[in-house]
Amino acid sequence: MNLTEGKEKFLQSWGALGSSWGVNRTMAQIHALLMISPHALSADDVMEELKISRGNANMNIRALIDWGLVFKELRAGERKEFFVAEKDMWKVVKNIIIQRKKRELEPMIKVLDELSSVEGDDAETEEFVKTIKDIKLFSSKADSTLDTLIKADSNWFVGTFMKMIK
Amino acid sequence: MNLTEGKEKFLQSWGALGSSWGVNRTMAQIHALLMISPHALSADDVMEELKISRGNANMNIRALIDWGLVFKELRAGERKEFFVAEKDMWKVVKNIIIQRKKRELEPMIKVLDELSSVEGDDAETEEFVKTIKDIKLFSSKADSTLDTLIKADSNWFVGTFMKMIK
DNA sequence: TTGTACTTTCAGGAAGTTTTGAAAAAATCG
DNA sequence: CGATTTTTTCAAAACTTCCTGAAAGTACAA
Repeated sequence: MNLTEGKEKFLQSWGALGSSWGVNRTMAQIHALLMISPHALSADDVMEELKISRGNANMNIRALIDWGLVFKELRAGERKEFFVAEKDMWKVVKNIIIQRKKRELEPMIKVLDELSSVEGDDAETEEFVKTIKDIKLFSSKADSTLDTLIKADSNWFVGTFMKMIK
Repeated sequence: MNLTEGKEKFLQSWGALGSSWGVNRTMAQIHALLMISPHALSADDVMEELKISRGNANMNIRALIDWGLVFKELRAGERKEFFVAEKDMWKVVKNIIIQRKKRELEPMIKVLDELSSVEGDDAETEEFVKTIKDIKLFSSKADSTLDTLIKADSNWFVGTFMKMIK
C-alpha cells in the first residue's frame, strides 16, 4: 500500500469510528488528518485534503480546539493560522475523558441525586428508588475512577494496567 | 418529586445520554423503562409508556436483546412475550464494552495493522507510519486491558479501582 | 484610513437517521 | 385445519443533524 491510499484509508476509518462515538465524521477526519501530517496545516489545506467547505472546516477545527485535541500555531509574518493535533494518544484519550465526564457523567449524577428523593411506599416506587441508587453508586465510582485516571500520567497508567493484564 | 415525574425525568435523561453514545434515543429509553420497572413488560406496555409505534418498539427491543441488555421472559399460558432488563450495572457496562470492543476497537486494530505496512522513504511516509504505530500500540494495550476487565468480576473491579483511588 | 487576507457566522439545502403503520409472517389454540 | 393473536418487516414519511457558500466580521499592514 502506498502513502496516498494509506492516508485515505486512515481518514475513512477514523471518521467512521468517530460516528459511533458521538463525534461527527468530519471532526474525526480533521483530527486524523492533522495527526498524520508532519507539519501544521492551514484551514485551506484541510478544506482541500478533505474536500469540505470553509464553514465546515472552520466549525470543526474550532470544536477540536475546544476539546483540547488541536492547537493553533501562529507563524511570524504569516497572517494565516495553522493547526497541529495532539499526537500523544494518552493525552488524546485523557482530554476526551475529561470533556465527556464533564458533559455527560456529571450532569447524569446530578439527575440521579434528585431522583433518589422520589417519595412513595408502593412496590413500584421502592423498586425505582432502589434502581436509581444502584445506578448512582456505580456512576459515582466510575466518576472517581476517572478522576484518578485523569490525574495519573501515561506511564503510570500503562504500568498499572500491564500488571493487571499479566 | 413523585414517581411519575421521577420516571419521566429518568427516561428523558437516559435517552439523552444514549444519543451521545451512539445509541439511539428510543433504545436507551426502552432500556431505562425496563430497568425501573418492577416486573417484565410486554411490547404493548413499552409502546404505551413511551408512546412509540409497534415497529419501533419491536426493532429496538430486538437490538437490546442483541446487546445482552434485555431478556425475553416467557410466561406459561401467555402467548405474549415479556421483557426484563439486566439491572446489574456492572453487567450492563460489561456487555456494552464487549460489544463495542468487537464492533469498533477490533476492526480498527486490523486497519491499523494494514496501514503499518505503507511503503516509502520520505518524511511524510515516515511520520505517517510512526503515528499509525503509536496509535496501534495504544489501541492494543487498551484492547488487552478491556479483555482483563471483561474477565474480572464486579467486586474485583471495584476493589482494584478503589485501591487506585485511595 | 483603506485595502487585503483571513476567519466566523448562519440560513437554507443536502444527507443521514429514526419512526410509523400497514402488510406479511409466525406462533398458538381449539 | 382455520381463526386469532402476536411478532416482524420495510417503504415511505418525519425528523435531525450536518454542510455549504455567501456575506459579515476582524486583524493587520501600509
